[in-house]
Amino acid sequence: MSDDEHEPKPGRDRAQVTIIDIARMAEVSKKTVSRVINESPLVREETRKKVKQIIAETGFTPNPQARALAFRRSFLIGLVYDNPSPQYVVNMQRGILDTLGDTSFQLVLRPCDRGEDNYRERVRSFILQHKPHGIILTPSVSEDETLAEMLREEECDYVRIASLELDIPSRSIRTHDAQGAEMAAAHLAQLGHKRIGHIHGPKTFRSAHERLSGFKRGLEGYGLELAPELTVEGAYTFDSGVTSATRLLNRPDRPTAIFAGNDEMAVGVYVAARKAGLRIPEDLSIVGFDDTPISARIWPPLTTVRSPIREVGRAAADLLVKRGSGSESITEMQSFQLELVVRESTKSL
Amino acid sequence: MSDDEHEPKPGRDRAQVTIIDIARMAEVSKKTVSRVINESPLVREETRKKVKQIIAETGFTPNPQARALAFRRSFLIGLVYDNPSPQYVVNMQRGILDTLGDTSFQLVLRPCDRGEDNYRERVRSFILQHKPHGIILTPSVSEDETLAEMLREEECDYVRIASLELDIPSRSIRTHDAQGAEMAAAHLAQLGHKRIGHIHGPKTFRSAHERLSGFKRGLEGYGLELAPELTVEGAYTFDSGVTSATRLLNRPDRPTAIFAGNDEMAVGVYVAARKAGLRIPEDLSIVGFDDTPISARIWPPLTTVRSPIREVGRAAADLLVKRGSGSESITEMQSFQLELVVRESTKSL
DNA sequence: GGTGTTATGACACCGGTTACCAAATGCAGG
DNA sequence: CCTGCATTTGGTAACCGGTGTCATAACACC
Repeated sequence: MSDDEHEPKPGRDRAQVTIIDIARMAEVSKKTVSRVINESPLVREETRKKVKQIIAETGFTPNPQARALAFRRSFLIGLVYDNPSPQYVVNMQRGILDTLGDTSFQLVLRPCDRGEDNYRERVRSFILQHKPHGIILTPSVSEDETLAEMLREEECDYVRIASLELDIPSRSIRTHDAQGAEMAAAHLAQLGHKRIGHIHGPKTFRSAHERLSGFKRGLEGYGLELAPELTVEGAYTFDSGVTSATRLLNRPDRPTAIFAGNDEMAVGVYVAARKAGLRIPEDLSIVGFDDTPISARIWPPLTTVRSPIREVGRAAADLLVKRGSGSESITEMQSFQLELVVRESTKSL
Repeated sequence: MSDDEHEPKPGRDRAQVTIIDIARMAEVSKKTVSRVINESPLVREETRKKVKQIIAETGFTPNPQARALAFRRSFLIGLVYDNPSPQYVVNMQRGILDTLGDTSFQLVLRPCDRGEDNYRERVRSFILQHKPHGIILTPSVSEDETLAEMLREEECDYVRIASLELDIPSRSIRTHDAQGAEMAAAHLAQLGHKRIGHIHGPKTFRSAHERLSGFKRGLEGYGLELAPELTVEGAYTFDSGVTSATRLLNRPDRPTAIFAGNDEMAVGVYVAARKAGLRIPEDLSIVGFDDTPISARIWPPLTTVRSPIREVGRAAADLLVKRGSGSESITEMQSFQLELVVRESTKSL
């Protein structure tokens, strides 16, 4: 081993470029390269430029595993969700991936079932094992304060996605669900509907509360009230939509319009209406919530409230990736407006 | 620094249990513990038991980052997809996660667009950076032999999900698309339909070919033939379904049944039929493919071919996780049957 | 007792990071 | 102009928590 030159090992070992190679090429120490990578201010401008150029030339990217080990924190972003709607999940993923893009962060999925009570432990073991850079909590899971506290305890950064009116003390992305429901109410009231039914989501979902109260407020703005007997609880699922709507439509004083807490249930209302021999929208107007793809594909196309899920995902990931530049204790909050998409499932009386 | 004993740092540093602690407790070397963890046969049964017990008692889990660094391979499983159907993606994810479950493997998403030609480079850079344990390729991407070759070059383990008739030389999970289409044909033929239309997917998708040829074969089994003028190409999207179906239904000799290459397009056929004033299934029978959730939610519920996507995902992940037990060169193949789900969109003439 | 297995441990290493220290530089005061 | 002190900068070693290689101890067999 007299010659010091690095012998290009035959085949196989595609010389992984390391920080040491970069250091040698830039004629500095590996420590300096490390400083450049981590944007430390303790590097002379000239040196920094030189190193950056070599990095660009070689296409070097620091090994995430090694950094993760040294930092005691990986470059994974966990998405924790317990959401009955696959469409929601996909859009959220898309949004997050939009932001993560070509950064070295990776999105990992942590679906869970709030039903089983050890779900928090499973999230914890994920954190303990993988030390993710941060975690995104989607609605329903995001309302679990116990979980949030656990995350703080484990010193895991997180962003919560929740509806605007929920009073949570940490960084979050909000959607103004109540306002969306209010718009739905106004729309139906303006069309002249008086007897209006509402199928809301399960009481354990914060969004269900907000959509309900927003809707009620909206009606009141037009001097209408939401009759208790026309307000039923669904499960945010298609089947529950069918069942609940059937109940409403079988009443002698059946409503002329129904606002469903999400599209999934709204589609169930379609089926119940068909079975009851009612035409949409002539005999029954229907409004949904979420603007999932199905709402545009069904006949007639569904009037619904659009939630900018993808944008929300983008913003949430952004908060995590940019973390560290500001102080940890800041409880940032960013909120998104909803939008009423009027299609053909609603009609004036 | 005279005292050698590890001072339990005050608070904060929740003593991470390491392999060294385990070694000390079991009175063996860390290497032996490592052997136990990796199920090396070179450990005496007695020793193994002792170590395993200590591991169980302490709830120790080896640090994935450190292992990744030492192994030069991480515990990430990449899912590479370019699929127009979100439903497909979600089901696939579910299946994979079913298998990954509580193993220390994580699923990371690599959506891509085969359209842009640097998509292979983006996959490569993912591999180079993160050295995933393995990669799962879903249909369409899985047909890209160039990509597969690149993966082999980079020595990245992978499993391809593809239709049965595709001739690929590597490990794969197959779905018998042609057979599914054959069943759809048989079903329509048995109902007495003679003039049957088919909207197939884009020619760049292997599945489109197979579904087409299977369907043709199925009809021939009943002495029928697929009229070329009733065979049109769609894009596997809802809109293309509407357009293509409209074209078919405007013909003077319009078909009495249409087989769409996927559910997304089948739903488009519904809309075209409605606009043409046709009743389903009285005036037009419709069969789809994939059994996505929408097929059961639309009215009338769609007869379709069920593809066990979730099971496929499970199996694919299984192959990757279990890798290493067998020889690398084995080209395993596992195939799944499809199933015809008869609902209410088809009726005898 | 020599030989061949099998089980175990010492030690270097994976590719980064931090801690600590030495050297270089800048600047004010004598 | 030189000295002393604060401020940058870069080098070295140790470490993050595991794994590979290889030598050696323990043990069976002939």
